[in-house]
Amino acid sequence: MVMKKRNFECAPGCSIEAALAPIDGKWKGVILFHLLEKTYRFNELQRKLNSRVTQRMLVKQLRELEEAGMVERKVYAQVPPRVDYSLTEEGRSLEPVLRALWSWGTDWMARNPDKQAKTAA
Amino acid sequence: MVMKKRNFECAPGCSIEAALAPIDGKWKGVILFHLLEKTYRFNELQRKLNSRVTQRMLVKQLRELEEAGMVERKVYAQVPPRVDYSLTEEGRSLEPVLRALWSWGTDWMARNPDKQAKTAA
DNA sequence: CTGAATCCAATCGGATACTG
DNA sequence: CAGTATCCGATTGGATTCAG
Repeated sequence: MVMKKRNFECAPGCSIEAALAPIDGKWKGVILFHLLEKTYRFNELQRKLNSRVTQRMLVKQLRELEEAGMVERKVYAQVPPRVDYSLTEEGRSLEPVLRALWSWGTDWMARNPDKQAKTAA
Repeated sequence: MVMKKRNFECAPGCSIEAALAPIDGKWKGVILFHLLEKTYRFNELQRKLNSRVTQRMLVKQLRELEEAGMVERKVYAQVPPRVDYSLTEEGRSLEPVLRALWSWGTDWMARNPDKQAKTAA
């Protein structure tokens, strides 16, 4: 996605856009999905994403999710630092959406085993 | 969303990304949702989107959806031209996802009547 | 370990004008 | 009606380096 700031602006009545907003961005959907399972630290998340995401992007996406109220960021005053990311209640409310996405994606991948080799090699 | 070409490339096992691909783009989700209801002509769709989308973008999104196999484009040899857009079976399989999105978006808008004024004025 | 800062190419997406 | 063509600012997202 990609828009001026899609901070949930939305034409009156356009629920789809509102729902798309928080999961828009290259990694947000996946991040939210993983957080559904448990709280993660920064680089646990990065590993979960198969390290295909750069720090810069992961930080950015997490910040946006935080700002949107979907994710909570808890910083521990330690050295070395530790930051936990977890879903807020709001974020957790996305569960049905994320499950629907996961389900469709799983089926789709089963139907199209060819179109996703790229990273498999 | 927004990526090099996210042609459904996806890390092995990442269903979420696969599912996000077809609905990524500023208007795709909404377009698909509308097509769920019925077949639409080009500018019927544009009106459905409250004319907030430019021709250029609508064309582009539709082309991508077509290429992804989600939407079928039927051209009638007429003057003036007529082009019908409808969901393919593949596209229709997204229905549960779209409904989940719609549902969440509707709830969200009810919870946050403030954050969506922008276009309402 | 969890970032922030900088640089940069590519893409996105709007505005506008034109066409069969 | 359903596009195409062009221009252009804004955003995306990767790579790399630095820091507390």
